[in-house]
Amino acid sequence: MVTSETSRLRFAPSPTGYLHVGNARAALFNWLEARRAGGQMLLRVEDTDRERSSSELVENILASLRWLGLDWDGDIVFQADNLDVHREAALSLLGQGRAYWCDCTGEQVQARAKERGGPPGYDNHCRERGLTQSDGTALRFRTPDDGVTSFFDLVRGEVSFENKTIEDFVLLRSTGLPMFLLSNAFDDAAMGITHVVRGEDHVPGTPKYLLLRDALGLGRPEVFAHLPMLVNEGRQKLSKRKDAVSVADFAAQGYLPEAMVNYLVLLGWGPKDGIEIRPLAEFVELFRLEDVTPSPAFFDVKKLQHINAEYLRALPVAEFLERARPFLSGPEVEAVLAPIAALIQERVRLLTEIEPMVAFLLDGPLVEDDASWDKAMVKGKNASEMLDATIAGLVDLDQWVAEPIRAAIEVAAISVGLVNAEGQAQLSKAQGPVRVAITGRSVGPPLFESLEALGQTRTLNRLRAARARL
RNA sequence: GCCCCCAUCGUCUAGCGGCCUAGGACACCGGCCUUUCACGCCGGCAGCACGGGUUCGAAUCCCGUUGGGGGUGCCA
Repeated sequence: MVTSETSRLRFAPSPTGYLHVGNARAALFNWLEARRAGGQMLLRVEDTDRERSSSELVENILASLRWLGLDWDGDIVFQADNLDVHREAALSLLGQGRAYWCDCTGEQVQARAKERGGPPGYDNHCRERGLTQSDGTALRFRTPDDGVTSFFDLVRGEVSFENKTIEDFVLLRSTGLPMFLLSNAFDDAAMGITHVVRGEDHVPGTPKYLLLRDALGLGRPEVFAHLPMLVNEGRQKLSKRKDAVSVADFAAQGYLPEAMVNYLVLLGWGPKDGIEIRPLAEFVELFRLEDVTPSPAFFDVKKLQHINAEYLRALPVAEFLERARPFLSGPEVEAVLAPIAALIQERVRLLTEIEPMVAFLLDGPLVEDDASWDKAMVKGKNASEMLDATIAGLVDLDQWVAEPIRAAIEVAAISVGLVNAEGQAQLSKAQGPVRVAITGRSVGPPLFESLEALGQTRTLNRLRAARARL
């Protein structure tokens, strides 16, 4: 057994699915505590379910962890490598009378439970039958008939279970392969894990874990911390099947890893000073497992988006472009984005929103938004006059930069009567038809800078095309 | 059914017996700024599930009720 004076934590994902935000949060809380305490953050892949595990999923999980910036110490432990050791440990229990062979099938167990009308679950049917190993026999752990198993949980305090309510669970499947609880409990001990930090769904399994470790003479971890579940709108545990929660998907949607991590820290915990958006290093300083709240938290994409937008805006422009690049369809998009990147940066929440916002600067069919056209060109006042005046004002403009363009449009607005009581141009109204003619939409980056970026020829072409359509 | 857990604004949280007339953030609603949008600024709406205790004093401690969740696999 590994012994250590420093704390040792682990994230132990099962590669039976991609890494979802709930897993990521568990990994993060382990990581925060390990880094805060100067302990070890270990990674163990729980691949004892050969049927459902796959190397692609292992890769997905590792890639997501790397993307999040959650590093780990030492080599990754693959549980499948230790299966023989786990099996031997389980078999050693046989001699002590702490385990026995059982030949009941799942159907039989269920049928008997239904028949007696009692609670579902195993009824200790084979406990005293003295079966020997044969085809179809599974090894079950004999749980005590009395007494209490309890443990201290940093999040929930003292939690205890009456042993008589704990069923005789399976240690080895009839195929001889170890079950989760066996491998999990054994490897935690083997790796010298001091802090078991995982989801609340593991609470009911904890007494079994403890009973098993006691029987195996493996000692107990110092503390447990069962984190509150992450739930959906229906307040149900997040499900990979029903909820869109893959970390890789969030990455693909244009979320920044630092924003995702920052948001995740806030689920089930909060800094006392109320400052929610801050560098990871500060969270490492402030985070305490004992301050984690015990109640479930709703994963709110709206807030995630807000935090992402904050991080996006805080980026130096050069880095913003750097981060945007993988989300642009080609170098030509980057070329048109670069000059107005600062203007785009404060208008997007996701990296995937960038390209649609600069698409009007590219050649090709303009995306026409009917509602925008209707609003500016049909319902808006003086649209055709405004377009005519704008064309007239811009056609001979010598300096094609924002300020002279603004001045010309201002003159055009005044000429068609779009003025306020003081006779000043009402640019907010005047820019409507021009914007829609140029970009096809009623919202977008600042107009004059957009025209400058588009160039005189293309601006005039689009204005004339729109005018012709009226 | 049985076991376990949970309960502060719509949401995430601060609060750990007096500092609470319950604070912040997101969302939402007004307003300001303004070339649209966005940003920013100002303001608003909105919460201690309920009932009993304990205490001079309870969002904070205890009990119960109600409500919600998790587990109950030869999945992890």
